[in-house]
Amino acid sequence: MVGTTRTPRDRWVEEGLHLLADGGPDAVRIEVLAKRLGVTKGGFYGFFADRDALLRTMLDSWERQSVDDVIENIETHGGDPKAKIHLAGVLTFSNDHLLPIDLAIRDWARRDEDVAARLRRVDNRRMDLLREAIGGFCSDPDEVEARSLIAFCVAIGEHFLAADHGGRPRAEVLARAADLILDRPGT
Amino acid sequence: MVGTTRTPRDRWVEEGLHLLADGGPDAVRIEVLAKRLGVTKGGFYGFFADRDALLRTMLDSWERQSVDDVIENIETHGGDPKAKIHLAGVLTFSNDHLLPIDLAIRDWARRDEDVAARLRRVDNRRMDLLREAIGGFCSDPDEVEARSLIAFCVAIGEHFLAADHGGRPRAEVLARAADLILDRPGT
DNA sequence: GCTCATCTATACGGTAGCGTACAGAGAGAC
DNA sequence: GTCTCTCTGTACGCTACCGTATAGATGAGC
Repeated sequence: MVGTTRTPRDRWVEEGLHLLADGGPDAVRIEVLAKRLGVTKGGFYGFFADRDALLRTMLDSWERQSVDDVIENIETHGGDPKAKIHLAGVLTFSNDHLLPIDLAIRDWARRDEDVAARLRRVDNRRMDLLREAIGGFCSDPDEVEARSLIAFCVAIGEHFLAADHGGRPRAEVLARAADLILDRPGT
Repeated sequence: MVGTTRTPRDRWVEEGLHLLADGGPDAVRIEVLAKRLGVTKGGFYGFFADRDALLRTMLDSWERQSVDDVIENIETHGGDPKAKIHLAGVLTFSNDHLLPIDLAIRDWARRDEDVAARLRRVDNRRMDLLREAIGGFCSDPDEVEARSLIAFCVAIGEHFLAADHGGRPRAEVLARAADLILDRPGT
């Protein structure tokens, strides 16, 4: 190949996701990005038509990382239903890299229809995992749906909640909550 | 009094909260605000030192509306525990005015320590309501805490979730979820 | 060491927004 | 009708950022 890519396209995307995680979509500024990468914005417009094209590419990258990669990982490492839920949770909601991006995109989706559509695709695939796992110990499909929704809402909502728990660590309360949702025998 | 206030301080705050709800804190622009109010920014700096002062005042206003007003309302209209939870939920999370502001502030709190502190105050008072209500039918304090957390997370998380439910309307799944969290007898 | 595609720095014009300054309009009070 | 205080419009300098243009640096391949 001719001419080594000194600041390849992926670096812009990667660092863009970092800015998104830290400050939301409005914080993804091309000149800020360039400064972080130690260059000027000169090369940017060789890869992307404009700022919007970068944002779209960032969303593509996030979608791939947070669905395909995670699901592939789970299918490979298998395990019983509860272990799968736990693994999926760890891979996405305990991932220091993906989690803040995920949360930023959730807020973004509230005001951008295209982002909302992508989030719907991602969430539907995650809900499929939950349904499958919870269906393993609960036979009423309506209850499976309700428990799946609860589990997902807790996994996300936890990060948008600032309350304390009377001295208990949050992790402890969450563990108890997981027992209530995932352990009780269904109908 | 001399000189009627044509665009009083409160109008700036109110419209600012509107912009916050629609586009997050970055969307609260003084000149945009002025245009919405049908004036120029001339008068703004008579009420506020700068944009930051407006944001702080907006948060004050939100805090008052979403805690004091709501709690006062609940204390007045009383009812049994489940009715109280429902009322509190309706007053905050089904309020077309307050809900989008609430959600925007939750995202904002992730990156601003001052906002996070305010949100903690608000959420702690809401959790108190939940604990009190759930404590009415569940005696184990750890389980009360877990159920309260779940209820709160669902109330919030629901709005950050894009998944479908296999043809069921979201409201239906939520109703079933509420039954699971708020009806099961505790230990 | 030459070639050439690729990346980089620089410079430009344009827009949006901040905060300041100041002159003037409007409506009560009298 | 006059006074006075409050709000309003306008203009200014400043910064941040966008997207474009272009000349130059760089390194792989030969």
